[in-house]
Amino acid sequence: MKHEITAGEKPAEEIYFPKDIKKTKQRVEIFRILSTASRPMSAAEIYQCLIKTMEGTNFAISTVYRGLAVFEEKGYVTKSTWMGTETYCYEWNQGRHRHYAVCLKCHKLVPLESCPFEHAKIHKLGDDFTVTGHKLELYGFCRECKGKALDGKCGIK
Amino acid sequence: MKHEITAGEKPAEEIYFPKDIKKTKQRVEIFRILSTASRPMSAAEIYQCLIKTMEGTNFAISTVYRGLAVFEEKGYVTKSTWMGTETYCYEWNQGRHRHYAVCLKCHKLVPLESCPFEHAKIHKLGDDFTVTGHKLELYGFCRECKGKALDGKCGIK
DNA sequence: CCGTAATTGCAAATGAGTTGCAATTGCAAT
DNA sequence: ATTGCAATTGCAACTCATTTGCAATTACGG
Repeated sequence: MKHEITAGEKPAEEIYFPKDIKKTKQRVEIFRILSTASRPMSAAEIYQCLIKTMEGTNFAISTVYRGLAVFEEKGYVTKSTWMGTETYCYEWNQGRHRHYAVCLKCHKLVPLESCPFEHAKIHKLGDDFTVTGHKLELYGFCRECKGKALDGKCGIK
Repeated sequence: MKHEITAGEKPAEEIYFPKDIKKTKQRVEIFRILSTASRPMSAAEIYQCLIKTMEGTNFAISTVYRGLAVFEEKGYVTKSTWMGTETYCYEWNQGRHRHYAVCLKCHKLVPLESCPFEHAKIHKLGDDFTVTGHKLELYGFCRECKGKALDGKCGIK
């Protein structure tokens, strides 16, 4: 299922449309947009891209939601929210999970290079809870917003 | 502002209505409910408590939202969402921040005893981002829901 | 007790996300 | 290639949490 690997090189791992999901042109577009996106996107953002790409074709936002739900159910997409926003964002799972720092002013997401829990043992909570995953979110201000952090609304005080 | 401390004892730290917020009977009730709650509550849950306590008085859910917004603005309340729910929950800030494990089935929140980052140094992100805080969320299944985890919808796969 | 600004209740609006349904499409079997 | 049928789609109407406009009420300093 992986691309052929040329010795000594580190090819971008190519991502194919999942074989266990029925292919439709709408889903293929959603897949294309999300799997090549460099950051999590909201359904509305994906829809906007879709409209541009598919000019002439009709497209419903509900199709986007339904498609994303299918991808999520099968584990190809992760859906989450971040501090300071009210809408869900969707991210194509590239093998390992990711964490972000989210700017409280402009809501930009800065990916963390590694997961601080990769080798930690917070997964022990006694018998009371079986941990299957975690979500970590740093927040603060990105370089551009720092300094003007006190102007206007920041989503948090 | 703190309660008198009797030697050798560990008194429950008493919480008073913030002096920098205008007192109204509605806000006092919201304060009372939230500051004595053992877990984050949604606006609707707070509203339900309010209705019970204040039988006879009229009460609007919008007042709850507005009150919570005031408390949050001044830093007395933290508002967040957890995986698998769509509504915000509000928590009275008792000095230090808290993290939770959230059950993907029943949505129960189990508080973590300590913050794994208390002494860690993930707060360094180079010059690109100034971290002011973080949010950690473990997810999985609580004791009661484990075992029946595969029945019905779990909010995640 | 009065005056005024802040707060409230109410009802209507918002906005993300969902759903029912009839029309369309994908695709496997012919 | 054509057919048949279940899955998917577009659409419009809906849900539900949260917000907002506004007139009436309340808190609180003078």
